[in-house]
Amino acid sequence: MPLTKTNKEEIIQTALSVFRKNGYYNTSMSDLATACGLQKGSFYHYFASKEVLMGEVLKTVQSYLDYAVFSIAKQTDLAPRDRMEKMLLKLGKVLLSQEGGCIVGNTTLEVAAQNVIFKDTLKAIFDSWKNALKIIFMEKYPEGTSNRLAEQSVMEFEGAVMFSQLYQTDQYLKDAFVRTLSKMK
Amino acid sequence: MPLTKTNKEEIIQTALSVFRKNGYYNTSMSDLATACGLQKGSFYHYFASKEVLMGEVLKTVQSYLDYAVFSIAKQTDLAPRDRMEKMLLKLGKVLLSQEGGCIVGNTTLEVAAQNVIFKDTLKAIFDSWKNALKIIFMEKYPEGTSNRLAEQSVMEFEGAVMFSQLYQTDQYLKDAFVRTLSKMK
DNA sequence: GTCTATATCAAGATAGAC
DNA sequence: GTCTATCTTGATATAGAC
Repeated sequence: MPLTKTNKEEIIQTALSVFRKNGYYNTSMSDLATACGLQKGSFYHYFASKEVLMGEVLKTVQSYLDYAVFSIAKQTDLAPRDRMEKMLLKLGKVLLSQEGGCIVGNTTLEVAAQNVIFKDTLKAIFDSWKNALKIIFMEKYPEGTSNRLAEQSVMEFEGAVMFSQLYQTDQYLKDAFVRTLSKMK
Repeated sequence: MPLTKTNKEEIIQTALSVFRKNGYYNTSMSDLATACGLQKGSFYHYFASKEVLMGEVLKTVQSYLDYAVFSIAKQTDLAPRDRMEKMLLKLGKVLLSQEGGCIVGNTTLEVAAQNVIFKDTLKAIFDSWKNALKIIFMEKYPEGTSNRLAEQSVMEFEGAVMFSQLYQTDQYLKDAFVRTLSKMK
């Protein structure tokens, strides 16, 4: 039996998946502790509060997306269309292969509208997302057009994730990907 | 001083605006009672539980949208493009002129994904929404195309509402309306 | 129909033993 | 680092007086 059951990184990953599935307010510290195989009391050894934890979860999501997804937009060794496809496929894996849809969109609608705490991180994530798409679109379109196409794509994805959740099918999101990719044809 | 301070309809309207702004889980019965000018105890005279109340709120939203917005799609005295414009303007008033965005989308992401209770109503609302758009698109496009355009429009609206909320500007939603309307040009 | 008072429970959070 | 025990608060909900 090890002295240490878990660590911050592991907890953040577990918390991410619980928050994504159940939402912020509908997840209790007790839920999180259980999901991590800890007692509630032990949980506070790692995070001072639910708010602090969610803040770190969102920061982790931000780092991961920047590092593993949005960075693809700058891989100029790939043709623009291939870059777009690669990035969308990666994004799809992040958004599709897990229960609960998109933590960024979920949290935006649940918390950000009335609460300032997480707003900056959420905005920054969407800004990076938009910017990554814009970079690729600019290989084919002028800046203004690229910017609008990028914004449109992100909004379409979020709408599609919502529908995919509600109707329990990936089809809406897949279609949204195809539509975005077709703009690079 | 009147014996009766309020009534079910009034409470539903107030609850709608509180739920839209603060979300379902983040709204307490106490919040709702206060917003209605009632004591918590009095509130239960009208609704047995928060869940029942939210159910009725969503049903009311559904009725209102059917009656006041989606019905416009069938006003064949108007030219298709004018019908579309009229419907979108009305929808814009419903979605824009109030704090908290779209209660249908908010509730879908917050509650419907993990909870079956409100899912049927939310689905029915989105189905009617999609269908209203489809009816108008079919004046110009074949059925399959109309269906896809309608789905796309709804998803785009929801994405745009999310952005409008986060960035505190109506522009995203306005742009989405323009894009949809332009498909009827 | 509205009020005050209260029961019950779960949530966030802390203290201190091991 | 983890546990149990506990504090405090706020939430849902009910009872009964007016």
